Amino acid sequence: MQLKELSSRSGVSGASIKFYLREGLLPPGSTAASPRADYGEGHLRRLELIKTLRKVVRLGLDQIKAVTAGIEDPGLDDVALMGRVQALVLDLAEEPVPDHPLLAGLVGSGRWTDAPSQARNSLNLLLYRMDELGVPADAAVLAAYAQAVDQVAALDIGSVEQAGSRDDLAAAVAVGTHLYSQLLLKMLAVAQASRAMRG
Amino acid sequence: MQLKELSSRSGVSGASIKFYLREGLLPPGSTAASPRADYGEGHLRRLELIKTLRKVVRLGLDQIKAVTAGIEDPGLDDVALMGRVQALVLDLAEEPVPDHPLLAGLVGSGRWTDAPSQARNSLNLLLYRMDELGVPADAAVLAAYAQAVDQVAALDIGSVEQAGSRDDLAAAVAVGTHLYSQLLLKMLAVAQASRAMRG
DNA sequence: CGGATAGGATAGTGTAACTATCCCATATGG
DNA sequence: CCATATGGGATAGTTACACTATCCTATCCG
Repeated sequence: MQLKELSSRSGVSGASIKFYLREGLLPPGSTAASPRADYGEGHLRRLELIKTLRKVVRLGLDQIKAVTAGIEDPGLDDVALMGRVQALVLDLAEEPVPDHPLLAGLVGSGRWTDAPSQARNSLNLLLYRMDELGVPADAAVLAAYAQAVDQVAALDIGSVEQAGSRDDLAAAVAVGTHLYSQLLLKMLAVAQASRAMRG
Repeated sequence: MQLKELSSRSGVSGASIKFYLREGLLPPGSTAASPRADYGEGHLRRLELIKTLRKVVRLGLDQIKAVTAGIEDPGLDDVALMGRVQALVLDLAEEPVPDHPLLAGLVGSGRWTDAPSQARNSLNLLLYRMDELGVPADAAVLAAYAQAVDQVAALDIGSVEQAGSRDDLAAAVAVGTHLYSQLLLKMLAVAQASRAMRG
């Protein structure tokens, strides 16, 4: 398939496809047969992925590039890829952050594993940030949050049933992570509004 | 105080202050005494509010304008102002949305009040959106989320102890809403990562 | 063989949020 | 009382992001 057909089938303009090629989000088509590139189903899936990450998950092109780079990295297995996608969607921190006293308390109580993770780095960063902003997190609130999120985590939504490709896998994880985060926040807003109106 | 001093005291450039004046985020200074405007502590507080909403809460100028308009609207009492600020931070929907079957179920069970709210509109919008995207929310997950957020809502973090001004009130609500939302999400990520690593 | 692409290079568009320049009236210090 | 700095308005320029459009030449296909 050539550019025009890829464009009409994907709903992405030819100019944008060229742009994504330049940016390295979309791999070049095969030029084996002739100097005119030949695109396949993989390119179509990639464009769908890009559209989803842009419009649904609202990632920037840099973050999308990190996703597609992961998809194309054979040294990254599917589980690691899913971790990277989740980290990008949730804006988790790469670099290690020493534990905040409040988190140290939660971990010390045996609730969570002591292993470092990007999620933990980000939570520590946030707790320090709250201190700096003069809105330190309340220990009681933190304990309640911990209990609540443990219940939620026990459900293990993350079961993405077999995706056909790494592009689809990445899309499913990104969309699921994003939407269920939103769901939690909106439900909390409803619960709080409900309480406020009752009492 | 004149522009130069307002600028140095607030850390906002003179050009930006002029820009905020043009955009109507910052009220004009008094020109009663002389044609050179005189700014006061209120202008300083307003600039702090704008800085906080931009850098911490990451609102756009349009949303900030909605906040400042609310602050200056005498027909809006403090409670209504707090609601508006929260709605802007959480990106809640103004227009009514008919209940989604899943939410109707939760409300029907007596968990939450039946009264409409912006939070409820947004949740309904999200549930419909998830259906459209082919990722319908799972009833069991929703029930678990409901229980979790009810625990959290019971804490009632929203107690902003007396703010000195409506600007400070808006800033406190915006920052609190934003940071505690982030806290919930990051803690969920930690809980999930912890589970994943254990088993 | 000729009109329609492909692909590369380059430049333009629109939005958001500033930032810088000009200008002139005025205010203030010497 | 006058010169210079400053305020405020208007206007234009800048940066970042994500495209979008135009040119050009080589080439493919009917």
